[in-house]
Amino acid sequence: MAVLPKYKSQVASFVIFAPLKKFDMKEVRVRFAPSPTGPLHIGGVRTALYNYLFARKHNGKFLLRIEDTDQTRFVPGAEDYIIESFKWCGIEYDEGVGIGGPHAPYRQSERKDLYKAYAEQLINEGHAYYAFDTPEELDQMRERLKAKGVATTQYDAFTRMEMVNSLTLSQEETNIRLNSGDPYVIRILIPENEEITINDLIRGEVNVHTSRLDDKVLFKSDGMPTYHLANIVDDHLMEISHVIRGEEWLPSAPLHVLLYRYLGWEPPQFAHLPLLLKPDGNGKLSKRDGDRLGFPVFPLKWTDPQNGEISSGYRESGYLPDAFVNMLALLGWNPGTEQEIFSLGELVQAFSIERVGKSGSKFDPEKAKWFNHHYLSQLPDATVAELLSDILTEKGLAVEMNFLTKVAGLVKDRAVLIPDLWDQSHFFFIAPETYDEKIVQKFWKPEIPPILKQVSGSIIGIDDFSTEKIDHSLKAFIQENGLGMGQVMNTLRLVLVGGSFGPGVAAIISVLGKEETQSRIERALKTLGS
RNA sequence: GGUCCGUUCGUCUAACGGUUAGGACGCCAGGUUUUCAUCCUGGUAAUAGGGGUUCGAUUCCCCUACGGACUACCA
Repeated sequence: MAVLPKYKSQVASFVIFAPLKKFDMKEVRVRFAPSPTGPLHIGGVRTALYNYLFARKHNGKFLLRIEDTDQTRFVPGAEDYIIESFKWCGIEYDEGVGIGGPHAPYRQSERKDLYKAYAEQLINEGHAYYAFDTPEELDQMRERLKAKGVATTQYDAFTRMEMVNSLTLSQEETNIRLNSGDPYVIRILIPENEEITINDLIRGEVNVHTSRLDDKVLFKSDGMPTYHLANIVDDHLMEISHVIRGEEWLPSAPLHVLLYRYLGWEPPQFAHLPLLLKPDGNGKLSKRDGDRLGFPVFPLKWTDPQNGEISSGYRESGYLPDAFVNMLALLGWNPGTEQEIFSLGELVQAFSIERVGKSGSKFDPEKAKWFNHHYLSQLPDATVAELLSDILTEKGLAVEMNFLTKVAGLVKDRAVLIPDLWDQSHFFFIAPETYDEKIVQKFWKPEIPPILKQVSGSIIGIDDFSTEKIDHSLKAFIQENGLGMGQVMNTLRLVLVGGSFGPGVAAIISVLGKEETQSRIERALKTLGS
């Protein structure tokens, strides 16, 4: 902090220090706090991404905390899945599960012992109470209210005095129940007749009247806190400055504000992100939509440990992580410029929470493909060759990198997803054994075999076996002999690749080499007749 | 049902009272090309409806409609 020179007046010091105040603010610390109940879907990845971008943009910290307070919903592998998804996307976190940090542990089940004291503090200060109602009794209460035509069947000011809790029981009775080991929960005591205001970074001011809130359970009978308590306690202890989370949390935000107040803590800033919607129709994007519409909903492939059900992932489908992240970032946020290709670093620079939209975004699989095609075609040939090499290895083929790099340069523009690379290039590695029937019908005329033999002969004479030289030579040959361009080129293509696809004929010949080209011509003459 | 949030081309979105309502994806057409793609050029297409406020509303306010989220001892 700069020392204020003595000669500056009071007024001047105010002017100078007012803007500096911003730098004085506490460090930006955000968290992504998933519950390990299954694979993280792309909506979750986007929430994590926005948290990450926000943290980096403000030189803050991004933490990963696992909210596993519901033991019944724990799914093995889910936590690793989240970490691996982050790695694939390039989202790095500074503290959290797997890497530790100053506020470890970062798994709520391992922090179990610390929550109860806060719940008890709330009780002691009259902001919470013990409740002994059984699930059956709760159901009955709701049924009773419904029968009476009451709209909100909640455990609230309207009903709490009819239930079994430390508000309706005497101190003695309560103690007896507590001491005898009766199961109980701890509920917040929502105040009556008060307007709670949340200042949301995305939505502005949101007001909710406490009469609409219910006495949510903070501490469960199994000894674990609920999300509501645990998230407030941990966010405070971990010094979280901004809570950036999905819109589905907006309705419970007033409750959280109340908890901060009762615990005597300063609440963080809130930002509730709009949801990702299904591409067709309406509603939140779900796992089923992917199966139904044929696109991945998850970053990585996931096999359900319970029933073995497989969900496809972007990685396995052949998307590049950069393309995936770029596409996701623009779904609900925009930079205010017309730029739409962003590296992760550029996203960090450009990101601002104010430019996140308010309304839900329908996910568009076509746009995702467009991004991937763009990224793939921008990749250096050598990098594409590596991708190709992995595919070949899987297929039991080994091809030298030099050759692969040439092939990569020719086919990368033609592929949308990584597997397309193979579809566009297989003939470079395996000579065609069959020929497209339609193309044969169309071009394999009696005059063709002698022409091909001549072409084969003329190729021998080319010294510099470059695409340009081959192209010239071929064109010259066609002209000299008064042949049709399409006639010769298409047949040659048929012979070399087995059909009507692929890069330019001259380029293919150049990469294939003299011998292979001639051998393929001979082979076709044998198969299709000379 | 109740509470809260939202609503610009088919989709993602820009325009923070004055624009021929802009861009991108998709789609269509044309061009390049030996095939198929790519690529290039052009085109199609939107302020949910109704009231206000204002000289002027996509923009501010209200109502309606529609959509969504939430409404567990789940997160």
